[in-house]
Amino acid sequence: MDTAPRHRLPIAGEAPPERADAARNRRRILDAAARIVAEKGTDALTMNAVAHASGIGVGTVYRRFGDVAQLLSALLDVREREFQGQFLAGPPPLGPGAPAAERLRAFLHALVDRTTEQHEILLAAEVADPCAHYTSPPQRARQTHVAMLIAELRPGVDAGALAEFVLAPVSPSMLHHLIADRGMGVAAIKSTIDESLRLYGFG
Amino acid sequence: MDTAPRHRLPIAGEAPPERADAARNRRRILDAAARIVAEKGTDALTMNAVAHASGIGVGTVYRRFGDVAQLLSALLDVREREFQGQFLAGPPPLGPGAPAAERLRAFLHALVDRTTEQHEILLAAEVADPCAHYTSPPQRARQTHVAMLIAELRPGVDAGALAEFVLAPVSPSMLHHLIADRGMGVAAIKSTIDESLRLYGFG
DNA sequence: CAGTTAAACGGATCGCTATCCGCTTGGCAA
DNA sequence: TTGCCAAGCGGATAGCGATCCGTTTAACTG
Repeated sequence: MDTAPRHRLPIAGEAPPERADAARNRRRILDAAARIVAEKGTDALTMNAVAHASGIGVGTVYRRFGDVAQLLSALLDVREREFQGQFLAGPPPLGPGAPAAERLRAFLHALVDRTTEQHEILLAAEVADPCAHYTSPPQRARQTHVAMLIAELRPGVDAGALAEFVLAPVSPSMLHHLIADRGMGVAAIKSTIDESLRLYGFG
Repeated sequence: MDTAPRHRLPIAGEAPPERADAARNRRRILDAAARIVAEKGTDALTMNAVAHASGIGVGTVYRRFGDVAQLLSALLDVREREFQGQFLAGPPPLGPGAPAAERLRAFLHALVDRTTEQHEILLAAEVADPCAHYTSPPQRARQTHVAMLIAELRPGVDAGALAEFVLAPVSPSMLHHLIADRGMGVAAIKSTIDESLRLYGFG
C-alpha cells in the first residue's frame, strides 16, 4: 500500500525541479547580493540587507542560501565553473596534453590569478566559514586534480594528502596574508611557488 | 610647556602596570572562560556567557579581550609559551644543537602534537578570526623559527615566504580537515610531513 | 589624609544571525 | 475548472557580538 501521492515518478538521486516562484526569488536574491557587494563591499553583505534589498523575506533568503558563506559561494559559481573547465578540458598547459609537471605549475599559477581576481569575495567566503572551504565542491575539484597530477609524477606516494599540502599555501586567506601582511606581489608569490616546486622535485 | 601630568616617568615603549582591579578582573574572566570551555565546550564560550559567569560587565570583558578569538588565545597562552621555550631553548632535536634538517622535522612533528593536544580551542580561535591566525605572536614565532632553519638549509632562497608555505598545511583548520574529513590519524599526518620534506629535499 | 586624574567599570543599546511556524501559492490530477 | 497539498514564503523572535557613555575607583601627590 504505497499511498505516496507521487504522480510523476521521482528520479533517483535527482532533486525535484525548482518551483517557478522559487527560481524567480533566487535570481532576485543573487542580483541584490551582487549589487550590494559591488556597491558597498562584502562587509555590507548581510542576510538582512539582501532580504531588504531584494524585497524578499529573511526566512526565504535563509531557505535558499543557508548562510552568508553559501551566498558568497553562489556569487562565485559562474566564474568557478569557467576555471574548472579550463583545467579539466581547456588547452594546455593548463588542460590535458602537457606533461604533468607543467600542468601542475600552470595550475598553481592560474589558481593564484583566479584567486586574486575575485579576492574580496573569496576571502569573505572563507572567513565566514573556514571549515567549509576545505569541503566545498570547487576545493574538492582542485584537490582531486592536483592529486591526479602528483600521482602521475610520483607513483606510490599518498597523492591525496600531498595535494592538500600543496594547495594549503594558495588558500584565499594565505594569499591575503602574503599580499597584505608580507607585502608580496603576485609575481613574488608565483616565484615562491616555483621555488617550492623545484624543491619538491616537481619542477 | 609640558603640562602632561605624568608623575612617574613613562618607560619608553613599556605599557604602564595594570591597575589592581583590572588584574583581578582579568583573572576572574580567564577562570570563568576556562571553566565554560571545560564544561560546555568552545561553542558555549560567548562574551555574554563569560561576563555573566564571572559576574563582570560585558563592556569590561570586551575592554580586556577585544573579541572571542583573543579570549581563546589568552586561554592558550601558558601552553604556548612552554612550546616556544622547547623549540627555542630546549634540548635537541627540537632545540638548538641538532642539524637544521632534524630540527625542522622535529619541530613540525611537535607542532602537530601541540596542535592536536589543544585542538578544540586552537580551531575555535582560528575560526573566530582566521586572519588573526597569521599575525598572532605564536604564529610569527613559528614562522621566524622555520625561516631560520630553511635559511640554514638552503642559503639564497626566500626563506621567509617558504616558511609560510611549509607551515600552511599544519594550521589547526587544516589538521582538523585531515583528521575529520579525510580520516587521517596523527601518524599518517606526520608521515605525510616526512614525505613532503623528503620531496622538498629537506629530509 | 584629602584632592585629583586617568583608568576601569558595566549596563543599555543596536544590528546581525538564525530559527520557528502559521499563511500562501504553484503545479498537478481528475 | 476545481480541489488538493507539498513547497515556498516571510515576519516575529531570541541570542550574540560589539559599542557607547555616564559612573565609579585605584593610585599617586602634596
